[in-house]
Amino acid sequence: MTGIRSRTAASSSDPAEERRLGRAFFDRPTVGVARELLGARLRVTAHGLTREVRLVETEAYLRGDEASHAFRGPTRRNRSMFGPPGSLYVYRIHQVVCANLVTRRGEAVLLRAGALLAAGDETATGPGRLCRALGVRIEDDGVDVTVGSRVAVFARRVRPRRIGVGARVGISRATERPLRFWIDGDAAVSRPRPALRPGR
DNA sequence: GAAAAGATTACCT
DNA sequence: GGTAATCTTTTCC
Repeated sequence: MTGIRSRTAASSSDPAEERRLGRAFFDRPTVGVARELLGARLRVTAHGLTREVRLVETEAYLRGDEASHAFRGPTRRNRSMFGPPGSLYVYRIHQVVCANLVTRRGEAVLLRAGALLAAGDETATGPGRLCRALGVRIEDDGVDVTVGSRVAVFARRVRPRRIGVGARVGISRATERPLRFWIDGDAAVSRPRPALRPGR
């Protein structure tokens, strides 16, 4: 189709190795999903344009987690977090939007950074920039990524050698929990904020 | 209805 | 290192 699409297909999307992640992948404990999404590919098609990233940084938000938007139960904004596993939860913060993948009811994985596959491996660092780079919009809130062609997630082909673990970014409660994960040593992860310091 | 806060980012010193 | 921008949702009175 488009030039970008064919470059993507030629360089990184061997159809023989595409394995789309389905409901069962997301219907598991959230920390495991957050870790296994590292290296997975997220593909978004909007306005006839397809963009794709390899995820390199994620965060888990759990039940009973004071930092989670779902902590006080469903509201208009967070209702997608209570949808089926594999739902997209997109919320607006200041002037940007951020995207999560819902796991089990009321839990989700925030997508913090990814390497853009069709743009010379440029990195989209930060959840707002990641969504902007992919073309994710607030209207994508609630989209089921396990069906349809708008948004799809594909399993990683190789397990990351080392996964960094640290505190989540930008929260004011439950700030110490080691629920942020990144591919340690990956070229796309330049310096993803310090890991949780032992004993502090 | 009013006020505060925010899972961010860009720009400042 | 710190803070302003900027606006929707949530919370409180």
